[in-house]
Amino acid sequence: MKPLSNKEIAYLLYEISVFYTMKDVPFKPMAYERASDAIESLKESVRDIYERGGMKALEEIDGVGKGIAEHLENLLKTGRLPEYDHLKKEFPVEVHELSEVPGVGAQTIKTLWKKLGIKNVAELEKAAKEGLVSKIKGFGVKTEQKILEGIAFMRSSGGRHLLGAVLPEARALEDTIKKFSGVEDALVCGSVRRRRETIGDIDIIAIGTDAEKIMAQFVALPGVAHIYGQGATKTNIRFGNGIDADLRVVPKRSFGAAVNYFTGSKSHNIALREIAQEKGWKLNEYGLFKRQATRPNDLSRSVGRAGDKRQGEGWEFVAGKTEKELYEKLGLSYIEPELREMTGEIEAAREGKLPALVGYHDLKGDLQTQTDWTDGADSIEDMARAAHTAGLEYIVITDHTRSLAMTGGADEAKLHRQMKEIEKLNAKFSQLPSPRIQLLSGAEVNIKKDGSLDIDDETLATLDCVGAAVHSHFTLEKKEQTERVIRAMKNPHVDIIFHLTGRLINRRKPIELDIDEVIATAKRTGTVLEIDAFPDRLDLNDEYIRKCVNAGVKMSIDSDAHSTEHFAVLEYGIAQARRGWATKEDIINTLSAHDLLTKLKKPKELRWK
DNA sequence: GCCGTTTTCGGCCCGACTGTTTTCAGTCG
Repeated sequence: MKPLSNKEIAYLLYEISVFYTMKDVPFKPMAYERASDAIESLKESVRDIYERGGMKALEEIDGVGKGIAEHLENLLKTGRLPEYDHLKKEFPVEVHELSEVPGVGAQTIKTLWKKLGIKNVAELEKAAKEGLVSKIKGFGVKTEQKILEGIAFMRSSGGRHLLGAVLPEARALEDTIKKFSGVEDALVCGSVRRRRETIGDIDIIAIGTDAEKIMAQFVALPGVAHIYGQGATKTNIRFGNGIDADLRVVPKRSFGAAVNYFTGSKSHNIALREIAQEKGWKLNEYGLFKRQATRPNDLSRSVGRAGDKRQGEGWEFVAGKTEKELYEKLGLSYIEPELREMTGEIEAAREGKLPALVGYHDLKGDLQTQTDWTDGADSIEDMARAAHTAGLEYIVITDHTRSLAMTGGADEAKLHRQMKEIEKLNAKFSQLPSPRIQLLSGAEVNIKKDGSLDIDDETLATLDCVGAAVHSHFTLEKKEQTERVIRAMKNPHVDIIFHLTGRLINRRKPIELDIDEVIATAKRTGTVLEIDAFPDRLDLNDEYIRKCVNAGVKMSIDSDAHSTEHFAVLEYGIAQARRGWATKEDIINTLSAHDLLTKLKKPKELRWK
């Protein structure tokens, strides 16, 4: 039996939470949901945690106490969760797919089950089309229509978009909104601002005085395909390209609080609110508030339709204009958006131990680029010029090697010819005022099934910088795959392992590796692990980067450029490195060409001491 | 069910929007 992943375990707990909501059991749903969230964001597998420290270690997981720890133990030992089975028997409904329909939550699922016996989306769609849903008390024609639209939308998009696809759109949208009449400032928040690998939707906060006028301009944008909701301060739309966007308008003094709230992550926000609460304060998207001395009770919960509430009645505004002052008032140092994932950033901020993250302008070189010598689109010279325009001082030319026949991979002779060409170009550039760019020779050497390389050591020794990568046999068993990669790392001429796991986000799974053993070998041999910045690779992921940082293993951030436009993707690699808590010192291509070459001339195992 | 600088009881993040119904429940982020 395949062991359950954290995601699957988290999902079971989430379903239990929904079941208890359906049963109207108080507080248990929240407890299960919190445990579910915590487990989903764990970096270590529940199984490993249990094997490492038993029940005690399980109970140390946020939101997991004695009860849920026992469930987990049961699940790990028997593969079953009696409480879940029991609840599922009572409500034999597909919570997973039903709750993915926008607008359908626990209470709706319960009502649909009780009144119409609906168990899944197909039955819901049928019932809605027959007009049965609108006949239920509390439901109407609009709700029924919304459910049908929700099902259609769910099918049309599904899944998350790559950061690389969304970020340019988000920036363009931000610029457009900044130019709206009545808008003073705007900022993209949400998972885009945290630079997650994949993005659900675009969240934008704007400061403005006439919110309704701003919303009217927003929904009138070209490309708007659907309006989910339009209110006085919050509007939610979908563009024709399948990307959803939320716009929220707030007063100027609340900009920082709103930006913080809508940047997330959700669990980070909850932690901040709890810190505020501990101090007897209140944190929401309008600011940080403390109770007014003369008004002991919270009067802000006045009745009336949403939007009529008078914010802050009985509460005194403490902070909210900037995020920095919010964190400061809460006794924390400022936390960069890329770190707000509840992986220890709150504790580090409290103790002033947050890392100085590698900056978006810190890269001086790019150690993986392909040219028209193999499967790249442009010449070495054009790539050099483009790299210079992108602000780089040097690039390594790393065309594919011979086993990759489909790319016209280079053999030893071709590599030697290319080295001559690089020399010639360097001589030419040194005569010109521009571009000031240095070319280094290299290769993306293929790691064969047994871990040997497809270029001889003599040739590798003459190259400035050698990367090796897996391009085949992606499905080897973990042990064999790990040994294969480790053998390549032990080659004294292999400076870097490119895109270690070979994953393609949403398309190809990562190869199976014992990551701790790989990282330990990288440390011992002085092999650098690359963060491939291409949007569908982002390989290493943030978790592995953090492991490298902690182990003192050096990394590079490379574009994997196959054309002159691709140097722009370096930004995504830097974002990924920041999400993995990497500093400038962890990334070797923040060094100058001279310093890097000096390092590369030393024996591998002594280089990074 | 979880949790503790009000720690073994008694709380549990917070607000906007929609639909449906006259004061609120449900969903979402």
